[in-house]
Amino acid sequence: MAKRTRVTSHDVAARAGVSQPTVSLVLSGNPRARVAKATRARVLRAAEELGYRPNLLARALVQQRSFAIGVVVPTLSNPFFVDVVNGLERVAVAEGYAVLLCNGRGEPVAPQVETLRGRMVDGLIIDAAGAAGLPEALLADMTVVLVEEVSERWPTVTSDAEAAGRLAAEHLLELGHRAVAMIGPATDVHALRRRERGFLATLRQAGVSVRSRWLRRAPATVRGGQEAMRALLGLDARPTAVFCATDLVALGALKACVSARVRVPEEVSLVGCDDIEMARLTTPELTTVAVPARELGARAARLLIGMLEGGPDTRGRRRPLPVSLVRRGTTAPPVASAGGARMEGSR
Amino acid sequence: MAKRTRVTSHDVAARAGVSQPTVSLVLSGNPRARVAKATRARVLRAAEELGYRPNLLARALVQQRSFAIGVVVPTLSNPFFVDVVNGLERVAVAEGYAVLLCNGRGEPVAPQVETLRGRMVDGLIIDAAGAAGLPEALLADMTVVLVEEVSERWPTVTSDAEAAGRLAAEHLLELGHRAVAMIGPATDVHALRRRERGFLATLRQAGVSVRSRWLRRAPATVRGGQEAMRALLGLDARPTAVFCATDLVALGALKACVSARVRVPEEVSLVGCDDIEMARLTTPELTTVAVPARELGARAARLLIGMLEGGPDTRGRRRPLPVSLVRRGTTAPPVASAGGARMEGSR
DNA sequence: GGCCTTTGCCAATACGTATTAACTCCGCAA
DNA sequence: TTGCGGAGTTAATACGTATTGGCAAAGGCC
Repeated sequence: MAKRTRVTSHDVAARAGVSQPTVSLVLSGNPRARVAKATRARVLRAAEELGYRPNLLARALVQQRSFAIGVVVPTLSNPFFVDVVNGLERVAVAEGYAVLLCNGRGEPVAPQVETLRGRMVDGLIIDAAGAAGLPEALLADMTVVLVEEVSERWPTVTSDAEAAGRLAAEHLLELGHRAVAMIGPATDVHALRRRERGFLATLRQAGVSVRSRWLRRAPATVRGGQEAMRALLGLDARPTAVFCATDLVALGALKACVSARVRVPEEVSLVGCDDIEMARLTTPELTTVAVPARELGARAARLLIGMLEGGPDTRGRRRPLPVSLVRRGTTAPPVASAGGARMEGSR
Repeated sequence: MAKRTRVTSHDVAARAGVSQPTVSLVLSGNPRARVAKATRARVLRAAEELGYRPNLLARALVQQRSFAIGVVVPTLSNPFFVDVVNGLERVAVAEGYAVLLCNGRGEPVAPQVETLRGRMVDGLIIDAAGAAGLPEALLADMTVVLVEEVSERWPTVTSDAEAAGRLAAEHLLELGHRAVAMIGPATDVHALRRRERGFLATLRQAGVSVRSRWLRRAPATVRGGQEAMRALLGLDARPTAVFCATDLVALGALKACVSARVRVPEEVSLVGCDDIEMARLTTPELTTVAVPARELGARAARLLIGMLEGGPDTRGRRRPLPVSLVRRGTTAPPVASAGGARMEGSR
């Protein structure tokens, strides 16, 4: 029951009959450290026998780096962010970094970021900082990479959000839609704003304008999409197509349509954005714009670790990651007859 | 550009004209510490002015506790575990603990747990340890709480998994199903095994046995459910109802039915388990057994923190959390006519 | 005014590791 | 013999905090 204290490098030293620094040299120092072969073997055996695990906190304290990176996401309830995290963790772990995941859960993350700072994370990856409401001052003299955000101050990793909006618009235009609505972001998430901008700009270039009543704002959740769509369906003049800034929102919108017995895509076409797994699980399947979430995370991790190890010059701006339209079942030409081209959108 | 070194308690001491221990006494020591009012004020002001943040690693090193708890989940791609984490984080943060989330991503978590150990987490919450393939030896002399697992050695927090299976079985029996299949877990996740046991036992008591070909095993993913269901549909003798150990599996099964143009619930009834948000987004909505994921996490956190602070006697076994059947659209009586009682299952 | 208690602060040390400088051997050349 | 250099090890120290014991000053008591 007596919680035996952890075995330290001193214990290993004692057992191997050497001093503690020698243990440190063998186990963590440069492999080119001058230590006799026999000694090294003795130390290794002693460490093995005692089950020695170095105390990473002590190591971080003296080395002034913890080999941990902090990751801040606004929520894990959106599978998109889970994918970003997955991509990012794979890289980080492979490079020998631990990931301290900080889940905003919708609340302000400032205090949690304070904690990360206090735990001496070497760097920070912040996803959708706008949503997190993070004061810049908090990040003073930290190494930071932003995901899906723009910034003069810190390097960023983004997808081509304008193109996402453009692809959605082009798809709807091509199908013949002119009465088009959008459910945009309620908060200041940069990527979502840019999706919106790309969408609206493309429509405008085609001579189609979105009536202000058809431009709604909703939190990026299922419920948000549901309520916004309900509002749209309640108008006397309904759009024939709706672009949602996020797949979750689109799924909510789809749900609202089903509840209201509005047929999708016959009466209303829906386009989402992200291409989360769930998008393929509904009936009909969701037409959406695929955003490479995992790759976004992986790139952010590579960039950050590069900065941490290679110096700050690694921040050569890479171009945004490409996105692509995925035609599925929730889009079709407007006022389609029940027969005809109805299945056109699905493969 | 020169990354100014962090401000330490020594800096604060210098500015306030006191010694470092005094700073420590004021800022972190017992509030009843004997410090003159004026001194305390000076220290607090100096700390404020310098923007002092204590180094939590150093503190952890000397206090031999880090006020961090490690959390291990097999994957974050299953929203169920995200909910558990959400519930758990809320409690932990409120109690002043940081959460170090360790995402298995399907791979063995042992090395990551090593890292958590090395970072001196005060305790560990491990969810679905069986899936994680975690050797017990790794956890020697750690304070651990298991979620959805049974163990003689460590305290556990569970839902009433047998009841979950029983409720599903009773529901299907009540509807009149006799040709019943199940898609069970492929790995050794205890809760899923118990769901299965409860399900099969209840059927057996009612004189219904599940033919071995109708008892399939699949990983707890959408794809797993999809493939298992495809296999079931390929048999010459099809069941009229299928219980899936997990909602994700059920969603995959539903997807497989839709793809195969098998109508749900008319031709096949489906029951899931977990009640994740997604279960309400499909058409028809998924009938399932609700498991209080968030509460599961919250309880685990409370139990662990109680053990950390109050001593090991707090582990008085609480009864498993209750589960409840949620009737929705994927269940109906077998061989139902297109009209009649078809919608009975939905509210 | 001496003695004891209380108050307020600090010197010293510990936590477990990494790193630097120094120290010991030992052989070898001058 | 002295001096020198390199190989192998260790003593000393630092990282930033918390904690213990003690020291000086202030106050209470007779």
